[in-house]
Amino acid sequence: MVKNDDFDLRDFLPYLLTQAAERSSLAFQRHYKERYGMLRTEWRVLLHLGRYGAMTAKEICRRSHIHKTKVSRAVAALEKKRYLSRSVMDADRRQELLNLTASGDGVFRDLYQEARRFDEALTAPFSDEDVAVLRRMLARMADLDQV
Amino acid sequence: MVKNDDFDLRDFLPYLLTQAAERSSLAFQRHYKERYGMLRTEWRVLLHLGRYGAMTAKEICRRSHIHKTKVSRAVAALEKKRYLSRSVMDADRRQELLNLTASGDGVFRDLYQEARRFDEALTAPFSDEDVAVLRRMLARMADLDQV
DNA sequence: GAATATTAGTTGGTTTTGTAACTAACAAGG
DNA sequence: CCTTGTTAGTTACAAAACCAACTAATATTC
Repeated sequence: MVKNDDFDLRDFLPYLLTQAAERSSLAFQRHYKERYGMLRTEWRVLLHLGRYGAMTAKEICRRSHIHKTKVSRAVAALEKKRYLSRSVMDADRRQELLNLTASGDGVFRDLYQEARRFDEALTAPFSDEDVAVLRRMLARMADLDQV
Repeated sequence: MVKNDDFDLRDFLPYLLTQAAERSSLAFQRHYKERYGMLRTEWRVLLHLGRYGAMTAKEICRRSHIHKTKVSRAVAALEKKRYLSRSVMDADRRQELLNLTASGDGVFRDLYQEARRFDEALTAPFSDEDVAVLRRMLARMADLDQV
């Protein structure tokens, strides 16, 4: 077995990323799960609509990289909770424009504030420069620059 | 809706972390999935055993933060593939020491090399200093220092 | 040392995800 | 127009994850 080696498992980036992502996502989940009974995908869809305005499911998929079946189910769940409404688009009746309701927007505002606080708490132990480096690298690895 | 705001969704750390983690994990999965038909948890368990030597399922849980039911099923699958063997411990017959077989160790060595290459490719676009900052911050956020 | 509590690991049932096939609407070529 | 192909979104079924209850062994307490 390879044991006396300089490359430790704990340095493996996919491993580190997964651990950090799971830990932070799990910690944040109490806000949308406990308070609003939402699933993670629902929260992410709500966040996109609240932050960037009405759009189609397709557009949410493109921006978030969430698969269309997951988005479809999240939209159905959010509709059932009356957090969003759909309106078929005239130009192309296959597409539906998704809009947050007043209630959905209220939830978004609450969670958005929580998200800001959460992010601040997460980055508090580090210097501004280091946090900037982190965000830049993560964005590049996530290939989000394209959006 | 809050739109003219300086806090962009794409800067939200749990979001960035999840995207980067999913993307890198998905990219690496072809190595263990296509070549050995393994699931991610199986790969992670194999990696722990190969890198740090024989240990109990409990110990794997503690180090990896994977839930015991997932570890239990991964161990069963790895045993079925004859990549590991179990031996009940004398001191406490509830515990089983998990050992990679020669075959399992071969798979580990192959994947471990791939992991090193993969990590190098991931970090190639960045400076050594930035990569060091990234790893340090991720380790801290993942709370892996404790292991 | 018998009763109770705790721990390592497994199993069963439910929820969630992933994959592929599907419907309905549009587009292009003839 | 009318086949053929493509696209937005949904649904059905299978795979995997989650949670709670379980078994068997050990520890504790009286």
